Amino acid sequence: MSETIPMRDQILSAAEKRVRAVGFNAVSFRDVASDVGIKSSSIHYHFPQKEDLGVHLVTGYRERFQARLQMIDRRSPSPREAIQAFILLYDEALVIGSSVCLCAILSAEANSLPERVATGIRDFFTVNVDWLCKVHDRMDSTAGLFAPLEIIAALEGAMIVSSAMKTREAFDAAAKRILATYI
Amino acid sequence: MSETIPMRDQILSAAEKRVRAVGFNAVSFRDVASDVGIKSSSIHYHFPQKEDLGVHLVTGYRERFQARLQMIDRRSPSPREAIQAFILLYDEALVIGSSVCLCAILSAEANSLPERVATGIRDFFTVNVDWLCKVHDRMDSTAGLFAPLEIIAALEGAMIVSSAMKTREAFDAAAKRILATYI
DNA sequence: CTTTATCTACCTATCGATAGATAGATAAAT
DNA sequence: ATTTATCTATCTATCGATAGGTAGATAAAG
Repeated sequence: MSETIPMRDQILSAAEKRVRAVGFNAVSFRDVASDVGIKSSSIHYHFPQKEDLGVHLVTGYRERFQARLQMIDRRSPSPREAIQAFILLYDEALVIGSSVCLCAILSAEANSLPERVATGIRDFFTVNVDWLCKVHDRMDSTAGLFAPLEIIAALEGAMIVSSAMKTREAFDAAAKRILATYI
Repeated sequence: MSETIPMRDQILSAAEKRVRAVGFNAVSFRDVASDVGIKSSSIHYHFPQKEDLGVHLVTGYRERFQARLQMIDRRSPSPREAIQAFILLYDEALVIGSSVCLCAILSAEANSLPERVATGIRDFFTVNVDWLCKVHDRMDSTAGLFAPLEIIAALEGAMIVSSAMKTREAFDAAAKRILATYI
């Protein structure tokens, strides 16, 4: 019994892949439609406007990320282990030369995105910041640590440069440096 | 006697402003043309294709950046002073919420850009890496320092996150941390 | 006369989006 | 059980807007 994946989910998944590769503005309904084997007009049935698609992409991404963060918490890791797992989440999103974290590319485009999409990006970052804050709260001292937003900026920048330069060098260096500050 | 700025330069300058705000894909010939008060078709006289405009934007940006780096060298700064000046160059490019380094936004879009533009971005980064290497060559020890590409990734990421989140927090943190590694 | 720089006018391709038709599933009414 | 109505998900066809790009006229400068 092979489960039939709902078209709506197929669309979201195809769109995310494309957006992560080339950005929101460079993706068209027709691109996504042909990926999943329907017509572009059918996408409007599920997502009336491109903005709606963008909003669902970014909120879905945030929710899945949030779930992964909770999974990390459930393992009751040390702060160092938590950060290590956090970095691994970003690492998974990086495919050199073709894909970065959805919110890395969207935040670079932020000023040309529909407002609700831009808001969704900030929400994603806020979730990350809050989680990192809670990790830091469990530490005796936060001296020398990267600030939460600083960690995110370092990882996002490392992803973008790694993808553009087609080498993991920048990402690996950032990951190592962040982790090194935890005892 | 007010100097008449050549139209070609006006076009480049207007285009750069727009690209830095919203990205390459989100900028049209008509946008740029209306900025400088001509018709979009006239831009094709100076830059036959959009790719040509992009190439000149990125090479011009690199050349000006390179010149600024040489100006820094002429002041014979200490490594720490050199890095400080380097960070200031990036700082100048950051206008919260509306503008980042041209190559920050272009590298995020890299996979959807004409090839010669993507190459130009890598050239820009290479110039930066080479210059940073020379600075590090003058140091007794490079232990603990950010690697050249790591510095660039940190600054680019900090710019993008700062612009998207509408706060300098990430950029200032990155600048401080990089500088702190120099004695 | 040629070159330079711009214009008007237009082209083709594509964009996001809408309208209307259709086929199949579901459900309620008779 | 049959009919009627509604819902779901897609299609075809088309819209107006805009994209990048081209052709040819024009006017000024050398």
